[in-house]
Amino acid sequence: MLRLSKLADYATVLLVHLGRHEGLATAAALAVETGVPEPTVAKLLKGLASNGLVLSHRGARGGYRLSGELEKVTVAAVIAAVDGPIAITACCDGRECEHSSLCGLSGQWDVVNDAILSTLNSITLADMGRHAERLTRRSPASAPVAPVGTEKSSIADAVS
Amino acid sequence: MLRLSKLADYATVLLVHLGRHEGLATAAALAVETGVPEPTVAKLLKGLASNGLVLSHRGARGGYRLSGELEKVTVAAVIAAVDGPIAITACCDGRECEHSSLCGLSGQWDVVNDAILSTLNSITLADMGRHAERLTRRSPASAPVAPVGTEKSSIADAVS
DNA sequence: TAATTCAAGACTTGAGAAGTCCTGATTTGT
DNA sequence: ACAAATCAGGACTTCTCAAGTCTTGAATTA
Ligand code: SF4
Ligand code: SF4
Repeated sequence: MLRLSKLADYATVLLVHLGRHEGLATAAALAVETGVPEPTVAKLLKGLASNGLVLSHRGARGGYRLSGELEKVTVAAVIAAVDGPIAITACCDGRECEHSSLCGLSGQWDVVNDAILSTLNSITLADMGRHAERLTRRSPASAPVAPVGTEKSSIADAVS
Repeated sequence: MLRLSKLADYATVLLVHLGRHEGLATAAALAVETGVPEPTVAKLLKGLASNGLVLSHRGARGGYRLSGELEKVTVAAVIAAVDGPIAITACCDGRECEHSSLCGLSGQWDVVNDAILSTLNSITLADMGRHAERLTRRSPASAPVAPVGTEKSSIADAVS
């Protein structure tokens, strides 16, 4: 269904909020602040910490903080950290699928996958945090987020 | 995990194969040809038929055929036909999420979603069928997918 | 030493995808 | 008319994996 996992979504939310904190923020505090259930927040932050996206500090007055700048972290990185490599099909990224011999499309999805990856790599957490503002600037790769509007309608009638 | 459903993947495979047939092709024949289990093929084709992507003909010597040209059908249309509207998060496409009040990113994913949508709209089934050939041509039947020129280079270095 | 907070991983739950099957309608050919 | 082929529609079962919870232990602070 081409849906992002909730966990990856929450992770993005958490990181953006983390970026707005001064010093350290505890998992419990972030849970309250974002509305995401606390055990889930804890789980996510642990994972992000071991992936290096956030730094943790234990003990009283401990907590988490971003390891880098919001501007330097791409959405693709967050998703990859939470859910593993981005691969929309079983045959992407060099993996094998039981049908790869017959289906004839084995390598083609990689192109689509790469295109999506490139899009996700062009959007940073800072972009995500910017409210109501259009993302139409520079960055790791000039974002191809231009004239959207006609697509909407084409999908609209494609969906019965 | 940002994964495409197998059903949508199979549908794409089936449609590309259908496009290579002369007249009608039965569900059973396509099943053999593609390696996808027959009941699944039948289910998928029925769905695609009711969405208008393929035309069906009943009775002896019946079967399915494409309703249009491979060049005119985008990957986005296929996915939408099988899995419903493309929305990577719960808050895309105007829907509501229980956390939308606190999370602060409610509208932002729409931008990402639209970017992905635009990418999927720029790739046709004909492109998927072309082996080993790069998709580096014009925009699709409809979508005005802005500067496709910049993506290309960004893809190169985005692919880890 | 006591309180706080993260680390690590096992565990349970649940939703939804994936796949199967049945009954009926339609078309073709004999 | 009859039988065979083939799709239509939907109910149904199965299974995977995301999602969420919990428990124990280690580090840090005061
Ligand atoms: S495109 Fe073919 S090989 Fe790739 S996942 Fe789909 S069926 Fe498997
Ligand atoms: S971004 Fe916020 S509102 Fe949208 S799905 Fe995620 S949590 Fe819900």
